[in-house]
Formats: sequence, structure tokens, C-alpha cells
Amino acid sequence: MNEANVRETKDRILDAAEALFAKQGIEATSLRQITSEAKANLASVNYHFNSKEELIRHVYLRRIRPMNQARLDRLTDLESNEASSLDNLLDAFYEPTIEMALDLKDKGLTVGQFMGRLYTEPNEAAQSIITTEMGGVARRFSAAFARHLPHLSPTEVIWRVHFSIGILAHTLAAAAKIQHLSDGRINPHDKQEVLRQMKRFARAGLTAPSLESTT
Amino acid sequence: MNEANVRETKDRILDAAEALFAKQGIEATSLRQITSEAKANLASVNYHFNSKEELIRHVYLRRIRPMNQARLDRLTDLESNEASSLDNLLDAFYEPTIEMALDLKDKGLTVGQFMGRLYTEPNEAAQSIITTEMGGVARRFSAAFARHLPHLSPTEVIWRVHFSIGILAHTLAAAAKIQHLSDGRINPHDKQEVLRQMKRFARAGLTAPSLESTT
DNA sequence: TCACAATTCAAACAAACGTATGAATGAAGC
DNA sequence: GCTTCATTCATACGTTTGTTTGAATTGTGA
Repeated sequence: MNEANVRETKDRILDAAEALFAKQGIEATSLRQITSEAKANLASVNYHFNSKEELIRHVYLRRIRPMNQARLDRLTDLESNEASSLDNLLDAFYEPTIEMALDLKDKGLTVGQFMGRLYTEPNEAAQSIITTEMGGVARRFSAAFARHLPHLSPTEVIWRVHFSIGILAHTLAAAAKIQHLSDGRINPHDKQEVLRQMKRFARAGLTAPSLESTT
Repeated sequence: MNEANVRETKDRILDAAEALFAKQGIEATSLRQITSEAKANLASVNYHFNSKEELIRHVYLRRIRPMNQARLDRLTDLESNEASSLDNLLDAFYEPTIEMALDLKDKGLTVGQFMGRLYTEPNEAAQSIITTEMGGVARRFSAAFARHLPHLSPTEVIWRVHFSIGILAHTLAAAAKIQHLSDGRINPHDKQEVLRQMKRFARAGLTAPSLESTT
């Protein structure tokens, strides 16, 4: 079997694992379910990924690495641009995630569900990915937000960036809930509409007057 | 053994389960861990709760029922009060949850973590609790928010209520992250501060001008 | 065509899982 | 003091879990 087919097997496993993790959660998904869904042998997971824990890491990193790279590229662009606005900054932060989550239409929103859950996932592999992959990005964006929000104290900026992350995570992970709450009138797959609504809300929250009297 | 002691055993199991669910997740927690931590016999879970699935339901409902009752009581109060403001409404929605999560200081933030994860929990028991326990509350509050936000279309109201829920869920479930992001300068246990920051952000997002030109 | 390396496969492993059982233990009512 | 009922307990059941093994199969380079 050539190397292309090897990658095919690995990717089939990654795809099946991602979909099942999204639907049932990581711990509730067995390797037998994954390999059965991927039409691969049970032992192939340990052959290609060494362990379930490392498979989990690969499932996450396959999506997160390019997503965060896109974010940082766009941020770097903005930083060399005098005319950049808070709106551009929100785009740079939100759009790569929404694109990654909603562009994979075949899989519906499952990828988004899974990624949105990352921040609250108790699994150890997930926790360590937040630290190693998301921490630096969050800090660089916090600094950029702070520059656009000079009326806020440093801790206020962090609070509000934290809330902005919460909006994104909840929108992805709980997309089915807004569909239900709106009796089906809202379509959480509409990328442009999701972005519009999120940015409108977050921008207002971020730019709200400071709570501190020390102006 | 008298009935008081019986309830003690049940409560010890509920407490241990809640703490372990918060720390490790539902599926990663075994009944043996729970009963060991609760100093109860393994079989006592099935004796008192019939199954793990029903134990999960009881762990959730013990916190959610009183919390939502407090929310609805406060909403009813507001509805009979001519002078009620959007600020009062946000208090009625946020405060009962924050109180429940942060008043249990012995357990740190574990209860909050667990409750904040409810919306994104894949477990079936959790999903059904959202439908049966949270759906009605969300709808009643959405209607109340709509009354205070007459400049928004019905779907815009739902988007923004959805985001406001996301802020709450993320603040509870990912409380440790803001501590880390702020290098320990922010204390997510400070109830008044958490509420102040959440309300400031959410109110600005909710009251932002409509995106629709049909004014 | 042959030898070597990479991959797949069926089968088995010990460990851990949720649940069930029947006997021991405890307190309450007569 | 004896019966009755609720609770606790040690133990066992059948499954399922992640991982390992060694042989079979497939693809690659000489």
C-alpha cells in the first residue's frame, strides 16, 4: 500500500473520531466505534497514533493549527496597517473559526460542536491543547484588543475578551439550541449571518464604557 | 438507620458525583470512584438511584430546580412592576446561577464548572434536562427581553439572548481560564465582580442598534 | 522476481465498567 | 423480645474497554 493510502487510513480514522467525538463526547466513544465507522481495523489506531489519547490530540490539532495560523496571519496584517479597526480585529478572531467549522458542510455542524466544546472539555488532552495552542493566541489578541480599547483597564479588557471567546464557543457548541429556541427560524449554518450577529454583539460589549471611575 | 441518615447517604453520593463530574466529566467518572469518595457501598447507587443515568439526572436537578424557580420568581416580580429595567432583568437571569455556583465555597468552582458545561454536554440525560428544565425558562426570558428591546426583530432578540446565555455558561465552565489569562489578577470567585462585568458586557450587546434596516 | 518494509488483520489480554444478588446489619413498631 | 422493613455490604455476573501480539497481506525498490 502506498503512502497516499496510508494517509487515507489515518484520515478516515481522524474523520470518524471527530464525528463521533462531536456527537457523543470523547470518553463515550470507543476505538471500536471509531474503527468500525472508518472501515479500519481496531489495531490500526494504535499502529498509526500509538494510543487513544494521542489520537485525540491529532483530531484537535488537525483543525486548530491551521485555524490559529490564519488568525495570527490576519492579526499580523492588521498590525502593519494604520487604518485597522476593531471590526477588522473581530473578523480576524472570529472568521477563521467560523470558516473552519461551517465550511465542512458534509459534516454539518459536528466539527463546530466539537471545537466549541474544547474550552470546557475535562479531558486531559484537550486541557493541554488549550494551554499550548490557544494561550499564546489569546494573549496576542488581548494585547491587540487593548490597543483598540484604551478606555478600559487591563483586567477589563481580559474580562471582555473572555466573554467574546465565550460567545464564539457557545455559538459553535450549542448551535442546535438556537435553532430550537427560535423554532427553526434561525439557521446556525448561515456563515455570514452568524458572523454578523456575533460581531455586532461582541463589538457593543467590548466598547461599552468602563466600569472604573479612574478615567 | 433512620431517614435522616438515609438522606445523608444519598446526599454524600450526590456531592461526590457532582465534584467528580465537574473535574473529570460524566463519562470518565465511574460509580466506583463516586462511592469510594462518598464512603458508600458500590451497590448503594443502584439502590438509591436505580442507575447511573438517573443519578446524573438527580445531580443536575438538585441544582437546576431551585435555580430556575428563583429566576422565574424574580421575573414574575418584575412583570408586575412598572419601573423594571433591562438591568433588573439581567439580574433576574444571571444572579441565581452565579449565586448557586459561587455560594458553595467549600467546593470551589466545581459546581459552576459542571453547570456551565450543561449546555454543551453530549450526555443524553443532560440533553433532556436542557429541553425539559431550561427551555421554558429561556422562552419566558426571551419574551421579557423582547419587551425591553423593541428596536430588535424577534430573531435578533433570540440571537442576543443566546449570546447572553453563552457568556454565562462560559464564565462558569471556563472560570479557570480567565484566571490563567490574567496571570492570576482576576478572581473568578468574586461574585459581585463577576456579575458586574457580565452585566456590563451583556447589556451593551443586547441594546446595540439593530442590524436590520426595516426600522 | 525477489527481498524487505509497511500495513492490515484476527485474536487474545487484563482491567474496568454498570448492574444484580442474597446475606448481614440496623433501627422502629407492636 | 420479636418481627418487620430499610439499608448496607461483599461478591459475582456478563460486557466492554484500550492495548498487544504475531501472522498474513500488500506495496516498494533493487
